[in-house]
Amino acid sequence: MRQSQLFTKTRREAPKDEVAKNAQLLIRAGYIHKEMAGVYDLLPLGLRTFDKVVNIIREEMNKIGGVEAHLSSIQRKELWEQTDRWSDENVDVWFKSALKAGGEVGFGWTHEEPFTALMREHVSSYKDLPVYAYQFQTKFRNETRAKSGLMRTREFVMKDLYSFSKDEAEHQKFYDKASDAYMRVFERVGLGDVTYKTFASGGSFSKYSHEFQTLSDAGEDMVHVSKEKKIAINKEVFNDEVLADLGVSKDELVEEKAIEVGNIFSLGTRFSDALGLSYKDENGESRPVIMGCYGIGPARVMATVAELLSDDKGLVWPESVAPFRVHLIEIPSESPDVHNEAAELYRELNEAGIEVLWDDRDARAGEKFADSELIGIPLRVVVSEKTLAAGKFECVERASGHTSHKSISELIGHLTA
RNA sequence: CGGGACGUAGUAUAGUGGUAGUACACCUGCUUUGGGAGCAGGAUGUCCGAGUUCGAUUCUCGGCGUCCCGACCA
Repeated sequence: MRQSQLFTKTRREAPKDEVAKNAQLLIRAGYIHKEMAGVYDLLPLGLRTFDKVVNIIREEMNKIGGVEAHLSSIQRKELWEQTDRWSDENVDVWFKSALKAGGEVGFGWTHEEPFTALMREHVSSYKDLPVYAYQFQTKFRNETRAKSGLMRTREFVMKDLYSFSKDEAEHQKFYDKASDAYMRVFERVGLGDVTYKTFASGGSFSKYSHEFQTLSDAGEDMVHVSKEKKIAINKEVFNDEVLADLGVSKDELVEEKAIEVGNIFSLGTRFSDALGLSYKDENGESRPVIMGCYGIGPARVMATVAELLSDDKGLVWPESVAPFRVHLIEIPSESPDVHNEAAELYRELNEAGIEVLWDDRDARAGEKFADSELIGIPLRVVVSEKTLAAGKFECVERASGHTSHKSISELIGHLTA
């Protein structure tokens, strides 16, 4: 993409109403725009990074047998009354609205009910199970206090997967696979080293649920973590019983703040009982389906990467989620050769399937470099009179600052290796 | 939802009961061209409503909005 066509502008200063580093950087670099408290737009750069996170999650969900669907946001009141999750006393995050035709609807803040109800039409035999269905879908939550930039918002996309299994053993097998898939997601987006599978409260159908907590001072949660054993315990369930279950002692754990980037939960028959989702086993006996749910918010993941992998100059994206792989910087020159050379390099990189943001704007070098560092694309390639004379482009890695000089073929070889 | 802070231009900030200032961004021109460059000129603003007052951006009340702490977060 040509940067002259990118309608977003960078800013030197963060808006004063954003304190969270993730929002400050993402707004300054033109990735997101704030509509109101807890409601953000994704701008072109932000959408590209968001989509990369989404695709990584999608690939990992597909690998473990996930099948993607997309359910509606508008929810029937009657369905949620069956699980006792319609009233504002029980669920305080509902956005609700009256239908002009009569009746009332809610805007989905999660999707256990509709997914479970849907499966009643498609699951009737043990032969139909297991089912692992997921979606990337917008959730609406009427939070009393949105905060921390993209960390807690009122509208956000969530990948929510629901597992439908015949029995506990089958459920547990998938639950563990999903857990592994989650860790792979966080590794791929660059958070693997600081993200811990964390024991958290389980609810009525299992002793524990698991959160994936990324250690960060920007986090809302407190966890007790063993970096050596690569496990953590949420403060809310930190007690002797948990310590005994996990075989760890208090001495090996340190308390740290963390961002919850994912959560997996065994639901047992809570929803299948309430909504009547059952199947016939081999003997013709009716049995309730065992369920689990598995959530990740891609925008929160994006914000967490921004929060952790940035420096005083701006964002530093890992290649896996960067909006582009190469930021091609053309230093304006009176000679048309520089522009022509940049255009040629842009063409060849695109042809090689490499995503390039070409800064073809009529701006000074200093401004372009500063913008480039703020935007955080992994590799900066400079075309100028200097590089033209040298016959090689200047290549600077955003993360390390490592500089090298490469010809077109060397550069493409390096990027496609 | 409880507590606190705040609301001045696109952004960040001064300031005042009597003509609202600066920086960046923006527009025009010239200069400049490897680290947010310079000069000259220009356009743009007091969240909304009521009250006090000769006069309110400033004071008072109400509303709306934003942030922070807490509560909440299957």
